[in-house]
Order: sequence, then C-alpha cells, then structure tokens
Amino acid sequence: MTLIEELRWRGMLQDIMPGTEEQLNKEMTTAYIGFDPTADSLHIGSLVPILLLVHLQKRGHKPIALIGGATGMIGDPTGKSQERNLLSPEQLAVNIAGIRKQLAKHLDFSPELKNRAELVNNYDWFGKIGFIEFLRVAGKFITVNYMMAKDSVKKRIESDTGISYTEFAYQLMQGYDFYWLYEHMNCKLQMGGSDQWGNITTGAEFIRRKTGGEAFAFTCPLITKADGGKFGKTEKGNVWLNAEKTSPYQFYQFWLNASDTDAEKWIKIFTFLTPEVINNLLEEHSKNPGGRTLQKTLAKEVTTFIHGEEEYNKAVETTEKLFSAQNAGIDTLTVEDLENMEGVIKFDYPKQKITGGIDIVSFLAETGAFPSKGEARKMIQNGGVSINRSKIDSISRQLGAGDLLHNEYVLVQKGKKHYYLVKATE
RNA sequence: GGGCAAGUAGCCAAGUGGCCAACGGCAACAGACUGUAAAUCUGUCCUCUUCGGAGUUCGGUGGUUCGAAUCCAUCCUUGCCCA
Repeated sequence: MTLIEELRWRGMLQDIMPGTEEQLNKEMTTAYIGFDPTADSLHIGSLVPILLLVHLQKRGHKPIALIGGATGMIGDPTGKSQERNLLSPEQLAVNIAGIRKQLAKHLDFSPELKNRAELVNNYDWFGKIGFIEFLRVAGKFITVNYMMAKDSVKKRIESDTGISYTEFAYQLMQGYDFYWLYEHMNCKLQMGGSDQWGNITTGAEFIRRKTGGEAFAFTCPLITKADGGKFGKTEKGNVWLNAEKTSPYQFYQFWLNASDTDAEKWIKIFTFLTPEVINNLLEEHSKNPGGRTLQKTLAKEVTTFIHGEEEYNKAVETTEKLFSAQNAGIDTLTVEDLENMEGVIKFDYPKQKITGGIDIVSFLAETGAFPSKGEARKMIQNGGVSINRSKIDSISRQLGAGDLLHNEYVLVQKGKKHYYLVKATE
C-alpha cells in the first residue's frame, strides 16, 4: 500500500492534484502544512494535519510544520462568515510558543535523519518583506479575477458583511509561503484540511507561474460528527491537546463517548493501527456494539499518542472507578481512589460548613460545581444531580456530616458523565 | 460625497406602540430509554433569586409617550447602487 493508497483507505483524502501520487513514489518529497496560531494550544481539529505529517514522515518523506506567525496577523477568511479581529502581537507570540511545543512532540527532528522534520514560522520571511516588494514579487503573478473565484472569497463577497482587503490578501500570502518553501527548502507538496484547498491551489498556481516549476497538493476531509454537531466541541468548549486546558481524563472521555458511526470513521483516521487490526475491530464491534471495543481502542490510541501511556493509564483508572462500578455502592471507593482520580475537577470546601448542616443548593453553588444557586436548583429539579451516587430529588435536601465519604469527601455528579470531587478541609 | 437597505439572545430568525425576557429553528445542557452509543420523547436554555419575584436586554446616544425592540433625531457599523 502506498502512502496515498493508505490515506485513501483511512478516509483521509479529499482532493488531490494530478501527479501527486507519482511524485511521492518517485523520491523523498518535502511537504508542509500550515498551522494558524489562533490559540495558545492546538485542539483536536488540528490533529488530522499533524497525523498527516506523521504518516508522511513514516513513509520516508520530509515534513515541514509551518506556523503562521505572519498570516496569523492577517486572518484567514476561509469558513468565516465575518471579518475576524486581529490578534495582538503579544498574544501571537504566546500562541506560537505553545503550538511550537506541541508540534515538536509528535514529529521526529533528529538531526541525523535525512527526512527530519522542520519547524518554520512564516514571519521569518514575511517580517522582512516590504509592501511594495510584496506587490512586485507576489502580487503580479496572480490576478484578482483568479482570487475572487475562490469559494472562500466568493462567499464573503456575496455575503452581507463583505471582506476586507486584508483578509482578501490572505490567500496570496499563503501562496507565497508555498513558493518560498519551494524555493528555499525544495518543498513540492502542500497538505491541509479540505477548506484550505482554495488557498493551496493558489500556491501551486503561483509557483507554476513564477518559476515554471511543478508543485503538488492534497487535502483531507474535515472531520464531522454523524449527528451534524461540531467535531471536537463539548459543553466546556474545545478539546485541547494541552493537558492543562483539557485533562487527559477528559480527553480520553471525549473519544470514549464517540458514537458508533463516528468511531468507525475515526478509528481509521486518528490511529496508526493497521488495516488488518482495524478491520478485526470493526467486525468485533458489529457483533457486540455494546462492548464498545471500538471507542475504547480509539480512546486508548489517541490518548496515548497525545499524552503518553502513563496518562492514559491514569485516565482509564479514573474512568473505571467512576463508571464501571456504578452500582457497586459508594463505599467501595477508598480514600486513595478518590485522591487519585486524575482529571476530575476538584474543589476544597470548609468542613464545618458541611458538618454544621447546609442546604444542597448553597453547597453546590459555593463549591464552584455550579455557577449560581439558580443553576444548581434548575439542575436538581431536572433530576440531574447526584451526591455520592444517589440522586438528589429535592432542592430542600440538607447535607451533614453523614454525607462525607471517609469523613472528608463529597462526590458530586452532574448528569451521568460529569464528576466533581469536593474535599472538606479543616 | 449622494441614493437605497440592514443591524434582535451562542447562531439563524419572527416581532413594527402596551398581552415582550421577546414566536420559531439550530446548537447546547439535563431526564426517560440505552451501551458513558444513535434515534425518539420530555424539561431547561439573558442574569440573579428567599421561587413570590428582582434586575439588565433588541447597534450607540438622546428624545416623543402614562408606556418603545417597535415612533422621531443623531451617530456608528455593514451591504448594494451612483460619483
């Protein structure tokens, strides 16, 4: 199976320029993907591009991860119905540093490798170029007519918010990136999400017109959920790759909660398991969907890839304590169990307030498990709150010393899946 | 610079003097059912609340009125057409 064949099998190939496959088969090819520094961490939406680079490197090609330090100052209009706010230079610097750190974890930069990965920042060349120079060396090669025909631009021109000159120029900048890498690093291939196809082809066209050389490209489909929801979002917002923003436990839970249809697609995209292994898993899953082998494997592979095996083990441990023994009774949880629940949100709370007796609503609001008393009350009335695994059925319920596990803890449950551990402190 | 149109909750969108915290849809959260799944049904969905209410909203600011998302003035933003 060639790289392209494999990616196609995995469902990671959307568009591909003619000749790309031949180029990859012919020689070690340098390829790049751009990452926008819109936040200080990448989220799982950026995982697919990272995986593309990893696949590429595994097959002996040379990956370049480009951080858009310059283009991030402009804003990509793709997929945006409205003009974006510009990020401050300070914020950008923070974001670039965060992303750089994460990318470095997953690619092999060993100097002795012929196809070692490279990390570049397009600010390094855009920062030096003047406006007039840019117009002369870049602007001349692409017509406005060509740029306006792109979907991302066309949509915005037809929309009732329009597009600024700044964002319009974005695709030319990205095109210039590709050209710069082509000239300086012999980079002949650009990859990305399918929403980037327009920007990517501009780059290839730019190279062709300016140098007469040939450049290639392919994109992967954007990840969707079968129910039409946004991929990678939970009620807490984005699922981040940074453990401080999304704990490994929460990260693991995200994948574990994948629906059957999603898991079937995602296992191919987000893991490096071989087709044989995956086909076996799919078969097993169809025989016994309730076992959720697919989700468990998916969650394991991805969590291990991002956070490492140790964090994965902790996440599983916490998961088992919280979910597998649902009916086992709360007493089975030891102090160690409670203390070692990694990734569960924990709060401290004065012990005497509990032993002195407190109404459940105030307790939930004051610990921070709920933002206000009203919220806590609504959720209780909806039947969505449990304390120590027993459902609270009345908003007038009082808490007292008897509700402390091991004389020290209260396990709060919002819905089925969200746990908070309150520790009573002296 | 001139003419026309638009700006309503996370998004889409109805409302054009009182019955408006504002129809409906999407998204989100919870409950039932399940497999920590999907689909379906139900509830919640501006903020706070002693659950009686209270407070702050319909681009901004002033005004008319007993009463304004709704009328007037002005400003801002955006789109279209003209220069």
